[in-house]
Amino acid sequence: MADDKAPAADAAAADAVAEPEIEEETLFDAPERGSADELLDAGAHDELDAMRHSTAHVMAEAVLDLYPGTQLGIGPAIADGFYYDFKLDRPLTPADLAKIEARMAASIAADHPFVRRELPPEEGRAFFEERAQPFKVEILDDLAAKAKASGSPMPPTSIYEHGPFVDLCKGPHVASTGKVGPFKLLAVSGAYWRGDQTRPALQRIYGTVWPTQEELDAYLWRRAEAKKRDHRRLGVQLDLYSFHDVSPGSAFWHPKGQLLWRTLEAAMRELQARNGYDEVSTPILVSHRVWQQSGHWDHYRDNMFILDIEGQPFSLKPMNCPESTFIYRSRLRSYRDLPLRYAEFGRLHRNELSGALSGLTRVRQFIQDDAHIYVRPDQLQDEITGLLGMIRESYGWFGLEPRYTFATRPDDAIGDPALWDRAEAYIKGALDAAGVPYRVLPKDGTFYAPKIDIYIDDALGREWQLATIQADLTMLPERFDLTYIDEEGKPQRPIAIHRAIYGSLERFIGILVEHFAGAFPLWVAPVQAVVIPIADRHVDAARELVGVLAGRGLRAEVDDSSNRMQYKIRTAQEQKVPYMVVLGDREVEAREGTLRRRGAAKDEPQVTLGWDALADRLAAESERRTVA
RNA sequence: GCCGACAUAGCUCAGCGGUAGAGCAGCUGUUUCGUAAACAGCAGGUCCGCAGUUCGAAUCUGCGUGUCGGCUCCA
Repeated sequence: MADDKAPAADAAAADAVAEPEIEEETLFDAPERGSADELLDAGAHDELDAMRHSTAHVMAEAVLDLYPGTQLGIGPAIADGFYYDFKLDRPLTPADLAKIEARMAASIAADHPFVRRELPPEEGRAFFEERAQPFKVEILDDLAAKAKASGSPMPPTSIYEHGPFVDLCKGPHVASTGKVGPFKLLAVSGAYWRGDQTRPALQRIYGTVWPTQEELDAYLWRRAEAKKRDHRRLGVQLDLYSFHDVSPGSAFWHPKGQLLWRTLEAAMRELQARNGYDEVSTPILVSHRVWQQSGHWDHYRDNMFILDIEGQPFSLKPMNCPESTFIYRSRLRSYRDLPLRYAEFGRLHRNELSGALSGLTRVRQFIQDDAHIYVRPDQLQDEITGLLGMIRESYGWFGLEPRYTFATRPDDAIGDPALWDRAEAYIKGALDAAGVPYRVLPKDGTFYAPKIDIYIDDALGREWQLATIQADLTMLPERFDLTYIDEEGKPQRPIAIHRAIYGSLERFIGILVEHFAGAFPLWVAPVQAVVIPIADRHVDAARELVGVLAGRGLRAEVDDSSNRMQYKIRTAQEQKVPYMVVLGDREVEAREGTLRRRGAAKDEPQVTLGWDALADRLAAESERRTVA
């Protein structure tokens, strides 16, 4: 299954990165999701977070002042900023944000100190009752219930005051509103109280705040840059893919996009072949009996597309793993057969909520570079070591630096704890042997497997999870009764490794487009070189040169339009083609071409080479699979 | 799925009750040019769909579809 998770934007990314440098005072246990503790914990785990959270208070002050009667939800610090949830009578508009910003600036200029006060619990509750803040009252009631349940006394109600504004809050805060740095309100959106659809709908205002103007500007620049690089936009501009309402959540791949896809796929196939993989392909449309056996029918059915076929329920596969076992079981396996490595570029369908669909990163159908590897327990560590090597090599093709997390046995794990311990020891051994830094996420494994997740940061510093390696002890091996015959002729259970390296090809391509802003390295670029004849009389030679380049496996085109050379260069630049080869009288005469690099500076010296030398040079660079 | 916004030419957008517009791209012609936009002309639209209000709807209303920002979900 090798499931790739799309980190749900900033929130999840923040979760993943939040490893605060801790001082005893601000040390928090991760509160339970949706708990009153979590609602109180404003995410202020260091000084910057404290400032962000304080800015949320200042914003709440402004909103309360401008729109009396507003009910306050919660207002934590998040990655890059903060938000606050409000219950208001009418929807907020961008014009409102400007007004709120102005009011905030006034509060900051007034430099109100933040004052912490503690009230006895009953008084605290009455305090927020009086101020008609039912959400705050609810948080306090929850805390009281929790205290009662655990037999501990209800702690005092801590409130923070600054100027006219008071909020229920655990803190900490900066000393005064004047310590709030340069900020900007970014967006308003909807959110439910406690993330629960059945609870009141609130309006959430997002903002960002930084210690210095330079940092704020840099952040806003990154946001603007991210928008410019948006793969949905660049995909149209570079003619790679498009989306159409006849198939929401699925891309239509244009010739250049498909070329890009095939290039990535071919590289992975080549890597897999070098590492002892076999490739398989299993049906997309499968009886529900498979999913009953795997457990998906009970746990994942809502995400599956189910069809009625002659009265029998079938489904489009959301994962490849269960079907891979049919190939494993198609004959008796010996201990000598293992490891068996089955790669599958399988097309998967998952019924994502319509509101969650987005470009290539959140789709309803996609293809994973999936594999299922069946090993003996004693082979697990070496296999994982090998996988870490493959990941490092392939990410290197794109200049990406992998980072690792190791998630261990959760409380609801199935299977023999002793086996878990062994598997975890092997994974740890492999990670240590690889000499890579990694973070342990205790109890964060899937219920059937400890796992390694691999993350990268893109060119704009955004974190993405790509690869995953899961050591499945029970789901495939036991539910599908997989065995191999050992040296003594006895049946034994193999371990199944689920892994993906790119993850979903769709998502990977979306990330690459944004990472490179569409300017792919030579080996990836769908069109690697455009040959530019200066005048019509050079077109025949240009075509001939394209033939020479194609003969060396390069993807090249001629621009034989009637435009001037300048215009052709501009077009090639806009299409982010890595190389242009200019042909004029001088070059045609000598069977040469003048090489122009994408993005070349005006005064950059250019080389003129003979056709074969040119082809050699580009082919060598392309075959190296490096970023330029 | 839920909350909010949006949907006009291939693309980016203007028009917001009275005959549908621009730039780029496209096509045709002229130009044959040395490193990021030659010149001229032509063509291009179920103004997302369906209903309604109105003498008249791209424009107002309702429903549907899709997209975007979030929420939610993520074996």
